[in-house]
Amino acid sequence: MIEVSVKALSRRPGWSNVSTSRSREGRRSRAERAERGIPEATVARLPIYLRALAALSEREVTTASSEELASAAGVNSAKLRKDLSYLGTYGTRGVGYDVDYLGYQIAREIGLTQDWTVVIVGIGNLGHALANYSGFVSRGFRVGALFDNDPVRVGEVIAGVRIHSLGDLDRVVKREQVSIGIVATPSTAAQDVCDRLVGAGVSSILNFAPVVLSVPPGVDVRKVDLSIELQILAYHEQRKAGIVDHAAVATIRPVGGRR
Amino acid sequence: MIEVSVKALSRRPGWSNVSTSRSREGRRSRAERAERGIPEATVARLPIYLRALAALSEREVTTASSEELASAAGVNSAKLRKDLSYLGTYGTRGVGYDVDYLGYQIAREIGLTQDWTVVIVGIGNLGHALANYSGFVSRGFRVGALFDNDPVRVGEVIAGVRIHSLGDLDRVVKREQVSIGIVATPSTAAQDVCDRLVGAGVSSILNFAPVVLSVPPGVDVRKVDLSIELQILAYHEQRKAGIVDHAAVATIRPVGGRR
DNA sequence: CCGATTTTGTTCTCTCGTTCACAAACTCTT
DNA sequence: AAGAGTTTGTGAACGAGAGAACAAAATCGG
Repeated sequence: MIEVSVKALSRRPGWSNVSTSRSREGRRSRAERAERGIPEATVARLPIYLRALAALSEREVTTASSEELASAAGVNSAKLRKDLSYLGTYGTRGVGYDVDYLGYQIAREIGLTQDWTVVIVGIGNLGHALANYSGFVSRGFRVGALFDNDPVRVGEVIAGVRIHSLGDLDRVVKREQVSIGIVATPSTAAQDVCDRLVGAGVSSILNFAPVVLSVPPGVDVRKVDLSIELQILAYHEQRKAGIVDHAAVATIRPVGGRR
Repeated sequence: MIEVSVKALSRRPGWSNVSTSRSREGRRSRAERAERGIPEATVARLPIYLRALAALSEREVTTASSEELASAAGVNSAKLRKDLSYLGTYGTRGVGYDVDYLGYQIAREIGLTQDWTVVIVGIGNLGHALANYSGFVSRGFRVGALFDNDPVRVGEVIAGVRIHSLGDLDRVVKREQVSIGIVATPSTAAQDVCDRLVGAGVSSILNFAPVVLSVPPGVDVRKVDLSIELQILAYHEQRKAGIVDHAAVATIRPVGGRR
């Protein structure tokens, strides 16, 4: 599916040219670009590029063009080149990008060259699945501790990590230098857990509970909501199906839906 | 946290005014707007509004202003009003929105007034969690069937739904009129599973596997990638921490990361 | 060393999304 | 009935992101 030019594969490019072109400096230095910050849309795509690069690296591909990379990542090549240009000039004109070098640069930009300790709060079905998810560990995220309300589960060990009681949260988070918290509790408990996490010093939260968390400024929250994703699909599915059923307006169903 | 005016609560607004203002018609009719389609960014927020409305309805709040709704949904009120204006004019100036009425209109627009049957493929930790997720059922999504590769698991029943073998996929999907498929397999199997789903007539896919799925035109894919969410948080966390460690560039780690 | 070829980095344009600000429409009070 | 007070719906300004297109920089073959 992904075509890699034979020329590129048969050659081991040095980086000297890249280095010189960097030392010559374009209009803005890499440091200056970083200061301005990378556009949010680009940040969201960098992990995808990283994954594509890792896949290529595993196949022992050493060089890839923007076209090849873009197709592997599912974006168009102009967008990919522009995204990468925010990080610096890591490609070589007429050649392409060195897979490992570019991969390292992206990893460093995202902050994956250091380790991050995360905690997961709420070890229900989802929390359990998250604790076992190998994708975290493989990207430099260490699960430092698990927390649950239920006294029966406290002490249990999942994927080598012990479940603590919520009362221990503050102490453990501070001891383990946790910076990212994952909330996988029922929605009723989510805000309280969030407050505890923030109180203990966590400044980034990944929220799986279907509620809007309010946090003080300086704290980042990202939300993953399975039900919302399905609803978005349903909207498009309905449009594909064609005509809207206007007659159905007569049968009103309460907002709460079925509980 | 959410203030609801006493005036609004003590009154039961009729919709006659809304109806008249709708029958008078603005520049574009509701049907014309729908034809043009609702902006993608707005579609993504409608389920959030719906959730906020459901919460208000449960507290027996009958009317809410754009300000109140917006704060419950975590957006600003101008954006909320503009979003709602794409659906039609369902509010009353000087009063606000009738909670149940607006809720129904949004639900209808998204397509939640009809039932959707989904199937989940890959019953590992995550698939198991998804099968048990009550958020689906409460919003009109019915889990029609589960599928897994592992012969040992076939026949097992989770949350009242039986696990089928992958060989049955085509038959069951066609029989149950499934329109949405959830892929929760390891990444190696994802594309194959996706192809089978599409082949059986599924035209919307929610993908949890960390790969870029390629699908024929007309098929929608949405991706939920836990690792990517964490990486985005890590980027911002790093920026908050302040200075980039330029010295660390010396110690190069391969792209593939730890496996 | 030179011209042909490849491919990046960047500029320009266009589209999409957000926010502001205010007229229009409604309620309430007197 | 009229004026004061609310709150919506939307036009207009602004900003961010996507894509096309191309000059600049590298390689390659002779």
